[in-house]
Formats: sequence, C-alpha cells, structure tokens
Amino acid sequence: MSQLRSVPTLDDVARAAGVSTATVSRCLNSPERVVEDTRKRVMSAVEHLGYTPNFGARVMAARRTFTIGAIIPTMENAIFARALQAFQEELHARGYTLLVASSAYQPEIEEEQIRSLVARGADGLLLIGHDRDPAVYDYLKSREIPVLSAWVYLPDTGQPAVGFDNRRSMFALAQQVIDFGHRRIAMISGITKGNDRAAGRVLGLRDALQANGLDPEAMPVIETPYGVENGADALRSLMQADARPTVVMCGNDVLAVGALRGAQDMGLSVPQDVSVTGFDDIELARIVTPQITTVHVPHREMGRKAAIALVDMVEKRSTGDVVELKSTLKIRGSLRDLNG
Amino acid sequence: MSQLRSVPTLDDVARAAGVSTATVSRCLNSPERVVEDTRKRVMSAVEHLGYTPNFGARVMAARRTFTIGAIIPTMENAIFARALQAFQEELHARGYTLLVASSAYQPEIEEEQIRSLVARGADGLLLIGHDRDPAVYDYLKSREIPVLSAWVYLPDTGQPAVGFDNRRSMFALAQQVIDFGHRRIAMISGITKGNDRAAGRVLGLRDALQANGLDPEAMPVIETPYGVENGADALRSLMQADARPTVVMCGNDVLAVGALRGAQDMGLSVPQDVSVTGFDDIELARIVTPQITTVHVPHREMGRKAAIALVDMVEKRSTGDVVELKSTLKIRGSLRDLNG
DNA sequence: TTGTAGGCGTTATCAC
DNA sequence: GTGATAACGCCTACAA
Repeated sequence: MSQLRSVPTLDDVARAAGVSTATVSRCLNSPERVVEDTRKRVMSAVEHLGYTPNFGARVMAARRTFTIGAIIPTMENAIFARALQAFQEELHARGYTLLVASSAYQPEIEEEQIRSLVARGADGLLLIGHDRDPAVYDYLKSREIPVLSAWVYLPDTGQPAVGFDNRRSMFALAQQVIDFGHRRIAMISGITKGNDRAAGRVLGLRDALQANGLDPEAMPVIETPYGVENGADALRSLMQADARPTVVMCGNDVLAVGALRGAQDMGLSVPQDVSVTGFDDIELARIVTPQITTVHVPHREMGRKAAIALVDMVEKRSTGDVVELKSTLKIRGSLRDLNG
Repeated sequence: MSQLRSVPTLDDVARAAGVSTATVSRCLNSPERVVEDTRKRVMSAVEHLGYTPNFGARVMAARRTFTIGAIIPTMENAIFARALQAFQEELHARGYTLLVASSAYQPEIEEEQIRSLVARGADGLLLIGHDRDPAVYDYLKSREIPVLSAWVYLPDTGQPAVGFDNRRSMFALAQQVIDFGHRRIAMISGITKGNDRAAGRVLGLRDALQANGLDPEAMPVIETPYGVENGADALRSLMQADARPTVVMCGNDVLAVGALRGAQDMGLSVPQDVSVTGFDDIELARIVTPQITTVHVPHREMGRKAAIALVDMVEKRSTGDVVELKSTLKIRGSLRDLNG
C-alpha cells in the first residue's frame, strides 16, 4: 500500500526491468554504454513507474548540482530581468537550473547571498560587476567555484567577464553631446560605492570633458539610488542652480525618465529648455515623450553569452575569458543639437 | 596537503571540537538540545574551519530541500518581478531559497518546468493562476508537493491561492468607465487561452456591459500577446472601424501604454479623441502622458503573503487557504469623463 | 555489457 | 546531554 504512494527509486526501476541499479544509472547518464535491448527495457520501466532521480542523492554521489547561482542587484529593473531571462534560457538548454538572489545593491547582502548559494551547492556563480571585497574571491577560489562577472569589461582585473566598457560607452555618448554644442553638462549618477558600472559611467563623462578642454571638476554630479522619483528630485535641484545646465546626463534610463518627468513638472520642456540622456536603452526609453537618447546595451546577448561562458568554466572547458560586447548610441528626441 | 584544500565536513568539526558528529549536527539544527559549554566549543570549531553543511547530504538525510519553486510567465514584466522580489525576501527570512523558472505563457513549457523543479526537490511550488491540465495537479498531489496559486481569487476551485478577483476588478473599472458616459467600448486583451487572469478580465468587462443594458457580444475585442507594440497595433485596427470606440480598455498596462502610443502615432489625442485604461498599475502607468487609468494590484503584498502561506503549507501548519487581496481603481488622465 | 559494493555527508533513532 | 550507527538514493570504480 504505502509502497504505491511513495516515490520510486533506482532500485524499483532495476527490479522492474530485471537489471542492476548500475545499469539503470548508466541508461540515464551514459546510454551509449548500454546495449539497446536492455536500454529499452529499462527506459520503459522508468516511464511506467514515473521515476525521477532523487536530487539530493544525485548531488551527493556526483558531487555537483547542475545549478548555477546568479546574484543581481534587483529584479525590479527590466535590464536585469531581461538578461536573466536569456541567461536562464541558455542554462536550461544546457541542463542547468538557475538559482537567483538579489542584493539590493548592498555588499553585505550580496556576500550573504553568495555564501548561501555556495552552501546550496551552486556549481558556478554569476555576479554583476567586479567591485567587491577580495575576500569574497578568495573564498570562492578556496571552494573552487567558478565566478563570472557580467555588465563590465575591465580586462586589467583579469577576472572572467562578459560585458561592455561602461566608461568608454559613456565617453562616446558624452562626445556626441559635446559635438552637439553642449558645454554646461550635469550628471545624475547612481550610487557609485560598490558599483563599478555606475562609477565607470561617471569617469567616462569626465574623460570626455577633459578631452574636449572642459573642466571635469566643475561638473555638477548628484549621486542618488536608481529610481524615477530620485531622478526627478535630482533634476529639480540641478535646475535650481545659478548656471543651469543645457543637458543632464543620467546614469541609467530610470533616472533619465525621472529627470524628464521632473523637468516637465517644473514646466520645462525637453529638449528645448534642457536635454536629458540615459543609459541602457530599456523599453521605457522609447515610450516616454520625447524618446530618450541613450546607450543601447545588448542585455539578452549578455545573458546568453554569460551562460555559455559560465557553463564552459564549470565543465572545465575554459578557465574564464574576458568577453567584450559592444554598446551603441541611440540618439533620440530628448537630446537637442544646439548647432542645428 | 589535500586535506587543507578540501571543504570541511561534519567529521572535521566533530574531531576539532572533540565531540561526535551527532552533537555537531544538533548544535546546528536544534541548539537548545545541547549544553551551552559544548555548544560554544563546537560553534567556534565551525567558525574556525569555515564549515558549511553539504547541501546534497543534508537534503538526502532530512528529506527536504528548503527550496521553493516559482514558475512565472515571464520575468520581463515588472509586476512579476516585483511580486517575486517580495516573495523571495519573505522566503529568505524563513530560511528558504527560491528557484525560479519562466514559462513564456506556454503550458507545455510550464509543465516541463514543474517537473524540473520537482525533480530538484522543491518543497513547494508557486504558480500563477489555476488554469492548467488537471493531470499536473494529480502529479503534484502524488508527490505530496504543496502548490499555491497567485494572481487569482476563484474560491470555487478550492485550490489554495493568494490573489485578487480579476473579473470583479475589471467589472469595477468598467462600471466607472460607463458611469463616465462611455458606451462604445472596445477591449484589447492578452491571450486568454491558458490564462485565467486575462480571461477573467474580459468576463468582468462583459458583465459590466450586461449589467448596464449594453450588448456584451457587440463589443470589439482584440486578443494579442502582451507587449507595447501589440497594444499599438491593436489600437490602430480598432480605430479604423466605422464606429470608433470612445474608450479602449486594455488587459494590462503594457498593452495600455502601447495603445496610448498607437493613438498618438495616429495623431489622436488621449483622452480627447479616445480614452485608454490599463490594469496592474505598474510604474509605467504613471510615467507616460497622460497617466493611465488602471486597477492597482498589491503585487508586493501578494508576493509576501504567498511566501507565508506556502511555507505554512510546506511545514504543515496549514493545508492551503484561499486568500483574497483587494485591488483598487486609479482614475487618471487617460480616461475622459464624458459628462464633465 | 552488466553486476557488485563502497562511499558520499547528513540526520535521526536509539542506547547510554 | 551525548555518542554510535543505520539509513537516505545514487554514482562509479572494479570485477566478472
């Protein structure tokens, strides 16, 4: 009776097929090592009993979980959601399952999540950016757990990564802004502490100012957590300065949408009174009016390539490369050409 | 040598603390059953060796994984991301880890994901809606895996759920629209097959027409996958009809934003030429101009309560209740009051 | 090609 | 309060 209700094991299948457990195991894991005839018999027993390998036992015996952990700052930003979706799809195609956690942009939470995923036997880890306590990397190395960073391309670090150059991308956008005749430039950045993507974008903008004979130190920068409201608030305070900027460049599209809204709330029109730029090219950027000039980042491709690279590392086909993806400028209505 | 590099086990801790493995295990799992003195000794050995329990072994011995699986249609819609975030936070607080998968709104993919999560030993499952092959529920019941549905409140099904009444919510919004004097009403719905939330919203609108002496059958309805572009396309085709609707009610905010954009692309102004309504109340709804009239759904609360309810089921403190959350109307600029 | 048997690291049930 | 010890279900040399 109770036998009927309980979940079948390898033993049950073996008995039903009249073979040993080893043969059943082989049928499932390396079918080519079993002759067709017995394999058929075994498989039909598997089918009939509805057998599924016990996860814990498999993990323990094989010493791997076929699980990949990913820790992202937040699920609430579409860019991470989109990349993660592609990451998951690609993992799935390769027989891995995704374990996600979010850190809310807080290093301590991220460390806790890392330990938690490792404790759960993650075979590899995807993290965002490089900027974290080196002890974390030591810990992961001692556990021999491959780590891959996404969202960054900083080859000097030597850490495996699939990403783009935040600094150079922002430089390119800023150069375009300057070419359009803007000189009074302000920035609304995300919090840069512990966030090398945000920091890189600020540096890229400063680089561009410097390269064009403008004073990087003179540029007003407001750092604020990503969020529409925060962008609106920041814009308001920037526009209350004596010398109003002609353009406000934002660390991401969410801030930019907020800035746009903030401007409109003040009765300013974009881009006549002030231009606004973003970063990421989320759907939102094309939905608002005017559409936002931004840097397009290939999020899905990044997710997909990260999955491929990380699985290669886990399966020891690679020790971790540094892959660069290209970002592209999207010049849209929110940026005014002052020459035109 | 190799001993140094390898991950410490219970045995190592036991030896270091001069106790048995059973005592170490107890210290970790039910510390109150161990006297303070030895507990201290054990804990410091744990600390010192950097011991973490082996997940597979623990799962196998305890016969549970402390893992909850969730299958959502897509991570790319902010509503699921937000609810999932809250769900995860609450699970984490209760010592559970979240395993997520997405189905892309396709029943076959969902079934595959369900089996995959079960195979990985999920202690419980969160699904969206009730509408799926009964065989799925039989399967889960035979495995004794608790399932909770979110996003729906349909007490007649008897299935455990934490959600809201999609039909009644849409009815309320439609009543308001009718009270505002609208009579020529059209709808842009998500695909209703296999999606009881979308289907419920269509029914709610039809109910309202009926209740107000209008003909539900006469209402134009376009079904299309959720997406901004699809919303825009659908609006265009609705507005090409002989008798243009005065209001287009959409199955969610993403479609509504698309409809808004579609109208604007046609040179129509909202709400002067046509009103638009949405559903969900995502951030987007307040960012576009005009802001979208919609139904606010407490996504975070739903995620949190679902976590609490599901853990209670897993830990056998409950057999699964049906919890209703309240939605509220948000009347904003995209809906014109024709009486005014 | 197939079977035997040891081991994986915990938890939990007994005695002590 | 603590210590042996038997599962837990699978994988994988090694043997046949």
